[in-house]
Amino acid sequence: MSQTWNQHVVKKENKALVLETIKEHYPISRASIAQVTGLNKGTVSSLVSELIDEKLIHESGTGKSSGGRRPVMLFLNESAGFTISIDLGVKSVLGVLTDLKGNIKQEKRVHFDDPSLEGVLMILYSLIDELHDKAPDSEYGIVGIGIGVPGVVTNDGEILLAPNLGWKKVALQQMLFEKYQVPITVENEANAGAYGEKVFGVGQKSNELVYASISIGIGVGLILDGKLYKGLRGFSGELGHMTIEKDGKHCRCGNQGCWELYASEQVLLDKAAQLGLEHQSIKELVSEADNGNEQVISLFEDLGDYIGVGITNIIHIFNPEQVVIGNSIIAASAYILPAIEKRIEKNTIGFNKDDVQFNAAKLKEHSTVMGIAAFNVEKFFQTSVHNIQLEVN
Amino acid sequence: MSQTWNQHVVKKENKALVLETIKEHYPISRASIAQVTGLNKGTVSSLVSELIDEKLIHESGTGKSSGGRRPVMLFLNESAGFTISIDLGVKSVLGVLTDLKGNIKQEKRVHFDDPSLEGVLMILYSLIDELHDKAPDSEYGIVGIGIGVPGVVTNDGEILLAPNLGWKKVALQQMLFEKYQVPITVENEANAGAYGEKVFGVGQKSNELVYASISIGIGVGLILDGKLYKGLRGFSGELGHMTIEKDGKHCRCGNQGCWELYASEQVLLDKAAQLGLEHQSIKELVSEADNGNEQVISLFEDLGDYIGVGITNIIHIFNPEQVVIGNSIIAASAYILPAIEKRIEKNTIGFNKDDVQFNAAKLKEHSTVMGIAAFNVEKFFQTSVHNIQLEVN
DNA sequence: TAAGTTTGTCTACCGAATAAACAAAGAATA
DNA sequence: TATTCTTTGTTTATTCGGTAGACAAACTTA
Repeated sequence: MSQTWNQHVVKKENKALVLETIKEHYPISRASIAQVTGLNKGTVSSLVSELIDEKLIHESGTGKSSGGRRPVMLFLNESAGFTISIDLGVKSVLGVLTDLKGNIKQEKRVHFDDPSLEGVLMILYSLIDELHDKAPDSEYGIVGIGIGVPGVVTNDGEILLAPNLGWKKVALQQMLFEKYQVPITVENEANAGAYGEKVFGVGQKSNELVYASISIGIGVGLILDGKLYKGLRGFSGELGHMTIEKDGKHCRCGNQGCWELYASEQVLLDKAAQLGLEHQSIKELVSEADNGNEQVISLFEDLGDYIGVGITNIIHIFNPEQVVIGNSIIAASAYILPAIEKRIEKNTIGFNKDDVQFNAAKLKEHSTVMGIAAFNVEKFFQTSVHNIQLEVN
Repeated sequence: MSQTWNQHVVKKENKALVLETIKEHYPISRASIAQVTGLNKGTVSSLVSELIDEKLIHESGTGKSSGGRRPVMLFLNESAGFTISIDLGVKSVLGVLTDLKGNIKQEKRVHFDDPSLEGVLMILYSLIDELHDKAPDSEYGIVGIGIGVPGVVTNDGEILLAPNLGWKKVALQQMLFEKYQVPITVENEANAGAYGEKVFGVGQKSNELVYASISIGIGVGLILDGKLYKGLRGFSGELGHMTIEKDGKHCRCGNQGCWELYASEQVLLDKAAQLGLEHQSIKELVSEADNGNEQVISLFEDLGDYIGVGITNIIHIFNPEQVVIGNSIIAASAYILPAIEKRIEKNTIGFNKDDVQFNAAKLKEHSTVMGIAAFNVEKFFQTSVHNIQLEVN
């Protein structure tokens, strides 16, 4: 059943609206907030004074007059709290400390060879502790810890399977909450990446955005109607296991002809090895291509073509405003993007093609970690406004 | 910018909530509504009396006592208005007159051979007029006219392309509004079918439902988060043109290896013709299979297998709660469903497979028309409550 | 210096939800 | 049958948040 509405809800929503307006437009005066939101000046004044009491915003100096009294400018108090946001990869962990605006205050990457749960947990804990210690003193302290994970994550933050780490059934969210007692987010890395590009990256103006994270495998994050879409249990976006060759190669997932068997970094590395370029990273292969190695350039083009087949499907399925490619593959953007675009141009239905933008991730290796930061910040502001509501009662 | 909240909005939302509760649970007393919604008894009484004044609901007799005063039962006034809802097919039009609960009061199917715009418009107009004339007298009269169309429809109800009718750029919504001056809905038939199954059919309990309309071509309607998902411009769900064979057959859409080139009714009919069974309808082929024609049974199984490939993709992409197969193909359910299920069972990833239900459309050839009826009714109740809100001001 | 403008606060008022009192109508029990 | 208890639905007083408009403060412009 839908919720009931009363004046408390009205106040909560309006307060969230004022806070949101300040977040988006600061520095901004009370008068401007009233104009932008449509709320009465008095209402804005009263809500603003509560937000100031709660240290979520602050006044700072006056703005320019436009023919009358000079406005008092309001600012988001972006240092009222900090988030610890982590991108757990297959070979390294990237951790950042951000403020409430998403500014990175500290950043650290730790490489590892042994992906065993015990070892990685040790690294995670010490990374979190280190970022925790480096956080400046603040009103609300660490407001959330979040991790993007290369695997299947349930809606309650349990990792069901992370194939490239060899993990199964790890209740990471619960473990972290018991240890740190702050709100925890555990999310699939592609979902987080999609949200990162939506909030901080190339998709800030798009409400319909599909983010394809292409690395060893392929995962896809869906922003539909401005929100992350997760499906019934959180397992949406398994487009890496979308069949693009009906009786194609057998995948370890049980399906045949999966997209990621033709269009992932792994394929590229395998094919390069066949050319005698063994144990090369994608960056080294890009150097090869830069040096004019036609065979490698051709590998990139083939890969781009296969990626384009999947992207074409995505455009047909979702009619998105934007398709974004992210993760390690973008190191080779210069070679694969033209091939992808060629395939899209040739194969996509005109109606769907006309409005879609195709881009590489703006945040590059920070897409996931910034998405996690966005989740953390969003959760904080939501519960923050909500709790104040409860105190009032 | 998000909307501002005040007491008028609160009242509107609560009134909608009360109406919705009556719609779902009638006959129901004021006291029960208060309990179900959490609203105060007095609030419910006041909102109910307004709804009675507006003839949207009515009292009718008393219910059983549970140890005290007998409750006055409230009913949705389902005859306060009627909808004209139409499914425009490639060879026939199905039109129904429904009340506000979705009960079919009149039904008529008109077959046609010439799909030219002029001819079909004539049929449409006379069908609408006939249903209009048969509508009983009521408070609100015809509250909406809607049409499901086998083609690409924009968010403003313009048909950009209906390949199997040979139509291009038909501003049908505008034309109908100018002629009838009531709210008009024009929607893709698969989208409408999805909504029909969601509201009246097999998907009433599912908020994440994918409906595959399989006929001459394939279209897909997406119910995500309980709502119809249409993408940026309304062109989502073109899964008929999802590549499942990378270098497969060329499609007239410009893409290659499209799902509908392997899994549609058209394919079945073509293959049957190669077996010497020319000019047979799908129902005749089912009879052949019933009579033990092994070749035809095998055709159905092959078709089911190909459909299953696409359904597997759908389950991986969306993690839906339910996948529903509809349109003319379900005449052959007995033969294709087992083959589809076999493919799903074999190829779908366990996490995604575990919770998904796979069904044939419950409403059969009425999925689309009932979806259109649901759109019509929903629009009426929305604008109804909203207008009353304006009058109060 | 005076008039006009913009900002932000304050006050009176309004409207909607709520709690509680109350009346109506029935059930249960002695 | 009379009394008490229950449930339903209405009415009344209260609370709370938003709004309009008055007002003072602070600035610009002429």
